[in-house]
Amino acid sequence: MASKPTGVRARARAQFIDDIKRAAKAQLRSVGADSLSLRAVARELGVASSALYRYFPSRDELLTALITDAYNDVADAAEAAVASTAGRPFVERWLVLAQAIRGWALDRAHEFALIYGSPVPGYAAPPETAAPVQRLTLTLLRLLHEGPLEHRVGPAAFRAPPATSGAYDLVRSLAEEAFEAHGDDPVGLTDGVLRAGIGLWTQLFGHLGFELFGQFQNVVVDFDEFFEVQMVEAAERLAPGSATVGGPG
Amino acid sequence: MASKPTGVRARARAQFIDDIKRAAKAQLRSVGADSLSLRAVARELGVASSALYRYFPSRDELLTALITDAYNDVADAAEAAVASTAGRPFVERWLVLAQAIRGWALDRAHEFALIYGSPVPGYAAPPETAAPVQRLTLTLLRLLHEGPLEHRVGPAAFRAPPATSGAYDLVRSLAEEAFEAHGDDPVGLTDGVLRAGIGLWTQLFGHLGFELFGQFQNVVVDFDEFFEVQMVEAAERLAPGSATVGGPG
DNA sequence: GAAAAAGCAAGAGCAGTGCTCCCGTTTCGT
DNA sequence: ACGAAACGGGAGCACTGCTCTTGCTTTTTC
Repeated sequence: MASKPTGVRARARAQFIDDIKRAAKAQLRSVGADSLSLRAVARELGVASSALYRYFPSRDELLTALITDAYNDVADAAEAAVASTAGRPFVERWLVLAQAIRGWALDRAHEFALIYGSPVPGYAAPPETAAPVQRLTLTLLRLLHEGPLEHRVGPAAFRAPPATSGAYDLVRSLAEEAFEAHGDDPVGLTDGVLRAGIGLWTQLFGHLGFELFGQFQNVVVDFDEFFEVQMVEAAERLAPGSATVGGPG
Repeated sequence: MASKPTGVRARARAQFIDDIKRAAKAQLRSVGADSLSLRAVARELGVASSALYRYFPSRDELLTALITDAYNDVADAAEAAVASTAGRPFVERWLVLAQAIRGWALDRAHEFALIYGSPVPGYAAPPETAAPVQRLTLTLLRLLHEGPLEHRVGPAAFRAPPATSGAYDLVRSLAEEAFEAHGDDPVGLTDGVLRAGIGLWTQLFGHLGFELFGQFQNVVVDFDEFFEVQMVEAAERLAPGSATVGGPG
């Protein structure tokens, strides 16, 4: 069962897997996901293409590894953004988080497309990506939990949810489970909070998709300012008056 | 210059172009965009692969034709939805529009991915798609124009925009131009309206992207209800009390 | 109406892809 | 030390987009 990686060969293997992923990411950045060629990666590494199949059973498996790495990267960026703004007003924290994710997306557009664009054909999201995805979701939920919830400044519909049957049951149980695993108190995780959080989330990634995939071409001039205005407006709907980043100051 | 399409051959050509697109769309639906094979289309049509190059100079040109068709399809669905709800409350109209677009997206996921997912590698959105894109944008703007604007029921920040420099200058001028071309009065097209409209739009397509590309897997159970709740909530932020579709009725 | 021009389909062929199999070699666990 | 497992290389299969040449048909021009 538990095979102990004894020495030289295991180390070399891990090193080579890293090299493959590094070369693949470089190629990803220059040509995109569906033009990513195993043979080109092999050439880059000065190795026969068949050799790569000792490390990744197929091209899709290699892509899966890149996807998992990408999820973890963006989750790192998001967690760092939230951690660096502890104690600040909610709208400001949200903006910093959104800008961190956008910065990551702009810097690595092809990796963003890999995980948030259309999945490659006949390719089902592998279950091993579930963990990093949950990291990202949890980052947002924790921000909501520490932010407008504490101050109870949102509109009434946000605090007191209407009857929405069981639409949010699953996401709430997931969130509560994750919160408790981290020792946090999941109190106040109402349907209203979840609705608002998912709304922010979908708007953020919808915006990024539009920006990165060209839907805002010929519509927007200053993408940075445009993004900031949209994100601040979205956040202020939840916590009006909490902060005014671009306002008179 | 103006070549008169003289009879038989021109008709046969148009017919064959339609056949190619039809076969390509069928293949698109079953295997996805980047696995769309010119040779397979040729086989399907019982013709040599080289023959297709008389009609489409490259695979990308064929994809461009499919993209343009897809844009027009979704614009048709959107316009029909808005037209069929004239006079109804804004939130209801928005929900019908959103559900029409979602219905189209679910029915033709690969075509949705083709235009709203990550663009195929090294492929820049061709300028001939600008017109159908504008049709869709205009449909939303006209709905906003006829809806919450008339009743002036939105929150104060929506009616009286704060100073947002020139972030929305370009989209506003585009919208005004399009409105006037249709004989509509572009009055009231404030930054607040544009902000809110783009927010709705990005949230809608962010939601659809998440749903179609698997981000909501293991998070949501009833996708229909979830979508409705999210969209109604988003719209009611602009026109509170305008309608309550899922509420006590 | 005949000749020239243009449109058309087919086939061979090129360079590239993912992937498999088999080969001889190297390293590992025992 | 020995058998087993892991390894890298090369050849090869089926596939892709695309080009070029060859012959045929339709259209245009004189």
